[in-house]
Amino acid sequence: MTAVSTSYETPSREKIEASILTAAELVFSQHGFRGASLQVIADQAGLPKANVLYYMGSKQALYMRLLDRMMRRWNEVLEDITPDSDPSAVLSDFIRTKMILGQRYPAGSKLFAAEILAGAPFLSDYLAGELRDWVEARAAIIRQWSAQGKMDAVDPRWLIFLIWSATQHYTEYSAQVSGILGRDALTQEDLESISCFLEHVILKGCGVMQAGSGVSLVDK
Amino acid sequence: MTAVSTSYETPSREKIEASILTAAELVFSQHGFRGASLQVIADQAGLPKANVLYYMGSKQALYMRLLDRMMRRWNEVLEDITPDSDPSAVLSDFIRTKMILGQRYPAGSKLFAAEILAGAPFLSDYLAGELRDWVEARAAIIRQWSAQGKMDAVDPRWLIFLIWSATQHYTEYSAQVSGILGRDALTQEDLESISCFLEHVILKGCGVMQAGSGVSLVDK
DNA sequence: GATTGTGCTGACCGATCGGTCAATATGCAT
DNA sequence: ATGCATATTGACCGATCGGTCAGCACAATC
Repeated sequence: MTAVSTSYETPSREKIEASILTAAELVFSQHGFRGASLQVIADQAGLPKANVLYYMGSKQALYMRLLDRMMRRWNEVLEDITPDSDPSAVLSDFIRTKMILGQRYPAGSKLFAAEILAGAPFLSDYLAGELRDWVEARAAIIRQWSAQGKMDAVDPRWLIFLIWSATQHYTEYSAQVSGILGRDALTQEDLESISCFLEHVILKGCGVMQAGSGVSLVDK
Repeated sequence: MTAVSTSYETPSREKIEASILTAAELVFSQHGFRGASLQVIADQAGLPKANVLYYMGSKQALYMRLLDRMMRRWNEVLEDITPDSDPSAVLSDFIRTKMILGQRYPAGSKLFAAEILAGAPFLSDYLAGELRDWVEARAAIIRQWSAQGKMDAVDPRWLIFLIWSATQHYTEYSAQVSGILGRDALTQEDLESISCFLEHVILKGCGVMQAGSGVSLVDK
């Protein structure tokens, strides 16, 4: 019923591509570009190997497509930041958003990490170009915050790296974290506890003035 | 002259093994266990592939030997910690020692990271055993510090993870850091600047009382 | 019903994988 | 010189690698 012209049995092209991308993201994230094999990816996706190549062209094209997708996912973060923004709110949001992104895309995050570990052979241009500009722009704003006395005069690049590393750790080192905590995975309570901890330490550690407390107590 | 019984041309067994381990550590650190090939390792070491297998037995034995060596290097850290220790000194030392270890053994650190990324297939026992005990013992002491009012009541496990991630970042993500900073490698000044930043943010963020200031000003 | 275009895949290619082994070279005590 | 242990390595093995391709299935068009 409700049969339109598209066939019922055959999944659409989008669905097949999505299943390949999901499978490939998992395998690449565990073994890196060289360590992953198309046969394993195809098995994971439940397709013949030749079919994977039919849709994706080559191993490298598949890999680069995954990298590109992951980088676009991250581009949503920390876009609306100005010298007039409240550092407390921005940094809190930055920390929590990064934690959520890591939980939402664990395989993609690990894929990115493996690429960097290998020396970023496919991403060196992006790192030295787009991402560098992104960091420099945010760093300039953070420096203005410091100059305005809104926070300590810390090096903003180290601060950005700190938030990146501290949040990504729980995604990329999930095997280590799980082993040490003695659980299979982090619970929702763990994630909330970690987010609060990072917020507390980083904001307090950078001397960030809490809006609505301390210096300016305008009102509610 | 000064010719003892050992031959001059032929390197000793130790030197050959060391050159294999160094080469293997580099290749494994970039491509992980599956992505690394014995041929590439042998080329890197300047030896025939069969010779590598003669000395190391198998790819897996070589890999596990490197993992074991790296874990023993880390065991030197944070050994002398008691409830009576000064949190400020201990945490500072922890941060700086970790930064130095990462710089001293970049390949080994990345090798470890790749193993964790792959899901720690060779290290799950170690993580859930030795390392977990190590963390729990330190966590218990840090909790006592909090109870004594020496620092904020933060979750000590999250604090340990924070220091791990923040310091390891500059080793394992060196490709990203270099790309963003626009340098080939971190300078000595960078490392000192980063260490001071992390010390500042983490100690202040955890409310650690500086010995010799604030509450107790006994003397020098 | 013949033609055409797209989706699909088993079979295959040369290269490379980890690992074995026989043959040779070398060092040293006798 | 002889014998023995150790060191070395080219050649080779079956398996797997990324990738190609011919051919089949099938729905739409004429």
